[in-house]
Amino acid sequence: MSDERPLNFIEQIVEADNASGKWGVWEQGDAGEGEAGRARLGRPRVHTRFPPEPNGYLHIGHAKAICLNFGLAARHGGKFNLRFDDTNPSKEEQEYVDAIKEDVRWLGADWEGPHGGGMFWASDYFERMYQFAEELVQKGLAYVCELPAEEVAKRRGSPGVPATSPFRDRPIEESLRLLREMRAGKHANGAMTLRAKIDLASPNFNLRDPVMYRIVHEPHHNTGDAWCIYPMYDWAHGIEDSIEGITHSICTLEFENHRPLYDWFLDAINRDRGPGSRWGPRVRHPQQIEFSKFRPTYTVLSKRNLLKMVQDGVVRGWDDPRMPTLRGMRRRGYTPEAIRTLCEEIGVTKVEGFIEIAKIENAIRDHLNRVSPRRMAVLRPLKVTITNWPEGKVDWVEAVNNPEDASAGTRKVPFAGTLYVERDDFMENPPKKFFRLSPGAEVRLRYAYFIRCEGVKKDANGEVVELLCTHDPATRGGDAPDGRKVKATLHWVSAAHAVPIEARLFDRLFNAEEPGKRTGHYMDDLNPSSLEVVRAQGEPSLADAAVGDRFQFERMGYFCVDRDTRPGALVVNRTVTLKDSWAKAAQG
RNA sequence: AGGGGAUUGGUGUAACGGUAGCACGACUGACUCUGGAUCAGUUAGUCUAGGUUCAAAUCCUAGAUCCCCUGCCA
Repeated sequence: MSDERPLNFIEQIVEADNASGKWGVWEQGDAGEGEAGRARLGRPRVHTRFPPEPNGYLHIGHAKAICLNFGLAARHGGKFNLRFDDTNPSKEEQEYVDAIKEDVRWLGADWEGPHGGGMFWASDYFERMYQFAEELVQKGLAYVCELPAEEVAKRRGSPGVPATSPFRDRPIEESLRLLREMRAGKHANGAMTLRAKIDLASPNFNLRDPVMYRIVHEPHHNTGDAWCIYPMYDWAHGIEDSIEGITHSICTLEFENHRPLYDWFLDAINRDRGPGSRWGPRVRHPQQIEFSKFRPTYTVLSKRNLLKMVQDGVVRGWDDPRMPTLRGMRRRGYTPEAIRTLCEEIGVTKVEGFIEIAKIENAIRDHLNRVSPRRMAVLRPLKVTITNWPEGKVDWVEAVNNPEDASAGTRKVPFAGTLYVERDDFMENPPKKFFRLSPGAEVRLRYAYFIRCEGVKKDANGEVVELLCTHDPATRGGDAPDGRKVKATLHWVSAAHAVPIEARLFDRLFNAEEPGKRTGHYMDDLNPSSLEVVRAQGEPSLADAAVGDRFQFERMGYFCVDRDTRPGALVVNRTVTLKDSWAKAAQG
């Protein structure tokens, strides 16, 4: 565990709460079953949740929230809930529910495991929310307003100018009757709303008598046609947290202005509640805490923008490996471990900044370097003929599977008279410090032989199409008995044994750190060449690679076998390149 | 104009009145059968101006800049 890491401000709050006993301790019946439940008994309660609205796919920004909430529960022996905030039937779909569950589980936030509190729906609480609403009406804290939406907007007021509603002081009985009629379906969409009676003059517009219920005659993916009024976020969310016993209700910065509302609603419910009260006992009042979102450079994250990219065909779908969605990143080859580490490393604060792509790439490289089996594959093949190689001879040389992990073992790779090497590894007129192949130069072919370039063949256009090289038989295995050194080691593939591979090479989707910053239109910053597909050639062991397998193609980067793979037609995605100090030097 | 937040190297993040540290990046060098990895090192920071204090990133005052807020979205 990373106990060395300093606590972020939310962890500090949790620690302080645990020390003060603010949320009590886990008790029998609350702690849960099994070993985890017994371990929880008597410990301070820490109960978090991830509350997505099922109206889109999860992206890297959500990963931060998931890791934060789940991590908090896990580290303190508490619980983590997955809760679908399905309060708006006109935007939400079952399709997203399944996708979200899959992604959350993939990330490792198991709501059913030892730290899981379970899976819930906001719609599970619709009846209770409604009862609370009637209670608020009866307490004189809410009223039915018959202003049409446009009229409410007009009467919203401005800083310094209060809002107005002619229905604010209507009799309680009238509001109650109308609320019941609303529920019974006697009124059309938009005819009226239930509003909280808070403060029409508040400088915080969220407090200017916010809508609690609106009429929506539309079937709900969970409750069907049981309801035609649906609760607004601010009214619903605190109740959901309260019912589930959430202790720390963590959300992003834009909800900071809503916190007074979160508190007001729970306080309103609790007004006059307590022992002997006609309303019943007090309800729990969790603490809302806000943190800043994960904002990577060179991408967009909003649902609307991502959706448009899918619809416009800019990408090939929600799981396009260039997408910042969790399914996109998964298809690209990102590991949940790397994403979790990344979320740990970027920290949790209220500062709105950018996370550099380099930081994200570092996380995945670091993990993949440790676990990925190495293979040789030539992305842009250039034919090499070993002129002094015995006709028909095949030499199987031994290659290390992972220099970072001795237990990964070795494998045999065939070497023969016709090979492919990387086109970029040859230059006819090399600049200084180019250590690779050029006329007269000697290099090592990894795990095999030293070869020397003795000549080139060109096509009609003058382009080099083949290298004629000699090998030194004494260097088999890659070392020269006479002690002479070479400055470069190249990857290679035997042409006769090569497995054809479609390799998809990705670049960032946008050319600007903050897409749309300059022109206001993020599509203006689209990178036209974010995808390059090449016909690569791989070593024969790649023939039985399965979808999802990850490899490091030596010197080229980390690759993941794509689901488009068919028998005999391997397709791989480049997750990320290796760091390449030569490419940098050659550029600059 | 009103309300709510934020401000520490290029980026992210610590330091909670007492040595401004860590990570990513960049740059050197060493090593290397991946120009990868690894190792060693360098670079560079407290938004501004006052004040309190033996001592201020931290406390006080004033200002600057940026973000959020006038959906029957979440």
